[in-house]
Amino acid sequence: MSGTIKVLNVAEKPSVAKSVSGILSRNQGLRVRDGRSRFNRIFEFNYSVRGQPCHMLFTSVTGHLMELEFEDRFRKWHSCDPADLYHAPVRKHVPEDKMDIKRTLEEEARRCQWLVLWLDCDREGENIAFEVIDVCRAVNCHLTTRRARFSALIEREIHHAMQNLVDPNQWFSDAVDARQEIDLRIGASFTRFQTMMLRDKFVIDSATDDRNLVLSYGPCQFPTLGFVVERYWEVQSHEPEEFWTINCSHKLDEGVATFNWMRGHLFDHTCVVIIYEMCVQEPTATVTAVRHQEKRKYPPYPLSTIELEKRASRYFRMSSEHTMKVAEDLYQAGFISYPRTETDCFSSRTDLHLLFWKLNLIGMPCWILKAIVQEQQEHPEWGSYAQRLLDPRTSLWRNPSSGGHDDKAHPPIHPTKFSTGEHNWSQDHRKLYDLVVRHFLACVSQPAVGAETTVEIDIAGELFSTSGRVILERNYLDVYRYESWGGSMIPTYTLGQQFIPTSLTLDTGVTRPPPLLSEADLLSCMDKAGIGTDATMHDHIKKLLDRFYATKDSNTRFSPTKLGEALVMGYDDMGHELWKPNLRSMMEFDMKEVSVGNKRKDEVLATCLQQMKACFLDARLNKVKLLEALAVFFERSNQAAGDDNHAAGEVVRQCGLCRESSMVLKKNRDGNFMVGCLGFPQCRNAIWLPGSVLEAAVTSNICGSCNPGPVYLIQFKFRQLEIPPGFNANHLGCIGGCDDTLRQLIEICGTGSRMSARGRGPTTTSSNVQRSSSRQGACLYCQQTGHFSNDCPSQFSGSRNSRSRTNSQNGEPSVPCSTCGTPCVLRTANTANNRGRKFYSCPSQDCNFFIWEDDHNNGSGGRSIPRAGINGSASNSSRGGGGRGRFGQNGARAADVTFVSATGDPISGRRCYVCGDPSHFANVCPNRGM
DNA sequence: GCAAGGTC
Repeated sequence: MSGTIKVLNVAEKPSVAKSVSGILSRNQGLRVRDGRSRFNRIFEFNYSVRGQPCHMLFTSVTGHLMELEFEDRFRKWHSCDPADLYHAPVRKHVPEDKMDIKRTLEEEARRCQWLVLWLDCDREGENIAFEVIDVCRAVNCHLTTRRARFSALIEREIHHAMQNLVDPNQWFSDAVDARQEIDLRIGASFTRFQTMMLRDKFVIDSATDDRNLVLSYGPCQFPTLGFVVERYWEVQSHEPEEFWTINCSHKLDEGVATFNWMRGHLFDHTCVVIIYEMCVQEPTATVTAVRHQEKRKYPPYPLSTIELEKRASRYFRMSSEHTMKVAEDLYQAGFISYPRTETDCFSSRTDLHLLFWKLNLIGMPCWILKAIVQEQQEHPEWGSYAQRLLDPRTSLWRNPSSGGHDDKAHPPIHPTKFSTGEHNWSQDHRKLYDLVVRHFLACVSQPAVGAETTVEIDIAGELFSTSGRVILERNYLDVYRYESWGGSMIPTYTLGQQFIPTSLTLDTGVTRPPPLLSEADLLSCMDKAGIGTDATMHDHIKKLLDRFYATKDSNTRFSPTKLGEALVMGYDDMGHELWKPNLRSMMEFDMKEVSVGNKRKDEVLATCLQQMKACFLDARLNKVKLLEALAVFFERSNQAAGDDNHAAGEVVRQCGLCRESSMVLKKNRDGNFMVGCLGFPQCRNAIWLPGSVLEAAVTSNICGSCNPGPVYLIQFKFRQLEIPPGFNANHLGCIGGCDDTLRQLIEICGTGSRMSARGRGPTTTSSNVQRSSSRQGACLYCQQTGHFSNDCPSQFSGSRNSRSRTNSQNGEPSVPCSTCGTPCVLRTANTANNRGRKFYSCPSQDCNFFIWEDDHNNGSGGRSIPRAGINGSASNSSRGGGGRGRFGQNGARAADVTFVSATGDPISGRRCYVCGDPSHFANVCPNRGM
């Protein structure tokens, strides 16, 4: 074998390896042996490339060989802040179930000189090609790597590809790399964020075990959900509107003609009544036009995957996911062609492709198509139709028309083997095989022909029309029983003929909402917007059902679940279009630019991820919108408060102690805020914030002085009466050590958790030791060392939690709150103007009574400082929710909407979260303020 | 436990 080159050939799937080996070897000297994977066998034969004798080894992968994933330390959900996932290192690796294929490639690559890649000629195929290259080059760096380009499994094309090998296309592969990385980072970050934030806070009753519930986000699944929700909202917001119309009928011996008013219908009752009365007063009808036309109803285009799914859903109510599973079975058993195809035309190439299936048939394309028809002649149901098709005297044959799509890889779905039904077929296998065969026979048939007559009449100046149809030739309708074309007879009329109508009625009706989306509608929406591929659309639909985001009724129509609607509502209230298809469309546009070399992968990745991270951070900053939306539909969980401590918070900075995890802002069981390390319990670094903090949210502002950065500033809102006068209730603070105001408040007011008796003593102590190292001096009150100001023996009270103890310990007379009567707490101010001055404040959360001790002693009445009420805070948080057209295009607003289901039943559990009124949502609540 | 894309 000296001078013979050993060539390792790799195809994307086993069937292609087998087909190409058969073509190249001409089935001469073709041997086959098993590899390590039982699906991916190895074919061996000799071949000559431009005079160079080659020993060919031909094997395959099964789609992608590798997966993209985060490095180990980012893979656990609590290992990092989800925002870190936008820059966490990722790696491609071969998953365990593909290791046997990898080993086969390695073993064969070691003893070869060339590697020829026969992956599908699309972007994914090119990416898989590079995965194969990576694996093979790792064990044999001397491999010469070439790419075979082919678009059909036909002899001429395959030989041409082998004799004209090219280089793999890096741009195509780069586009897929970018898509994979973006999908992973966006999907994982949003999924972790919304799952960890929402799952335990609400009783999500749709799931049987909400502990395992995953609230996933994906750039394909969410727009798919968006389509469902948007249509649902349209249905919900529809306001039935009454309209009126005039109908006319004319009964003769030969039949009845029903004439429709050519104005259709009007919404102005008075106007219609006036016109109607005119007609009644002068009811003589004059025929003003009689038109005869020949109409054709054309057969469908050749069958693509999406059409197969849509038609199986429409005709058999089969889910797209189940359809693809059954189609895969039929394909594997050889009864139908490859079921994942975008092609809906039998172009010359795909005709030649069919030639491969029908070896030895040479001639015009229609002969090849006819060979398939020929095979069906013996079928008991459509055999006679197939015979008629092939009989030139019937003129039933017609070359199929083109739907205009060609993926250059696979022909339209068509039958490849005759069957009257196999013993192991289910009813669904039979139905789907029938559909594929009947569809194919219909495609190559003449259209149905009908004679249509239209008659127009004039009554008192108003025009009416009617039409009738007689089917002259059924043609393809004879075999394609799924479609019908109604025929209706009308009497004969002549131009100028006059008659008195049998009836002239003024009728009324109401407008109806659009129907909920059917599975076929949903597939159309996805196809139009470019969501998913023909091979994955059904997966995205199934995912909506699996995640409890949507349900499908017996009529295959989709409604969002409360969970699905709440999630979309939450993001919509934020003003984000994360649930709309635009994001995916923009990504696809960028991928296209990478694949043609107009943009670089790194450039697109950087831009896209930067934008998505900003979007993520903004969404997290506005997470209250999601919480509010969930609260519309679900009860708060009992665990909600308790588990807040464990929920992932917003990142403030990298932990300076363990240097591995992030420090995040959290709210504890007792309602107090702290900044803790995500590495807990391994790392116990924590900063306890003042107990007087009412609200705290991490902002995107970064402290300019604290290191190591970035340290994100926190927007605090303090309870006004729990901080000394002179301090502002709103404070943008830094926990990095530079913020004197915050430091003083911590020391004056104390921290909630330190004082709470929850047995966290050792932990709290150690973490406060951590914290104490960063601050200067000692007690701010008495300037003594050995204690902090909140424990200062020279003042009576320090923290909110020690108020009652301090009072009772010191036997302070309790002053009743003049507003609510609750005994007040005596506290000490520590501001520049009032240092040491004592004041009473009401401990009640709902009361703001405040009085200086000396004013009280002087008989002053004190004052009550207004605090934002429930309505006030709700109005702030829900502002901006309305007016974005959520409730359809006709301007209907939620305030006008009565919430009823599609069946007319009132929907329970849905109410305005501002005032509780079930008749509207909060975005249009009259009580929410501006 | 997260995505979407191949394919068995």
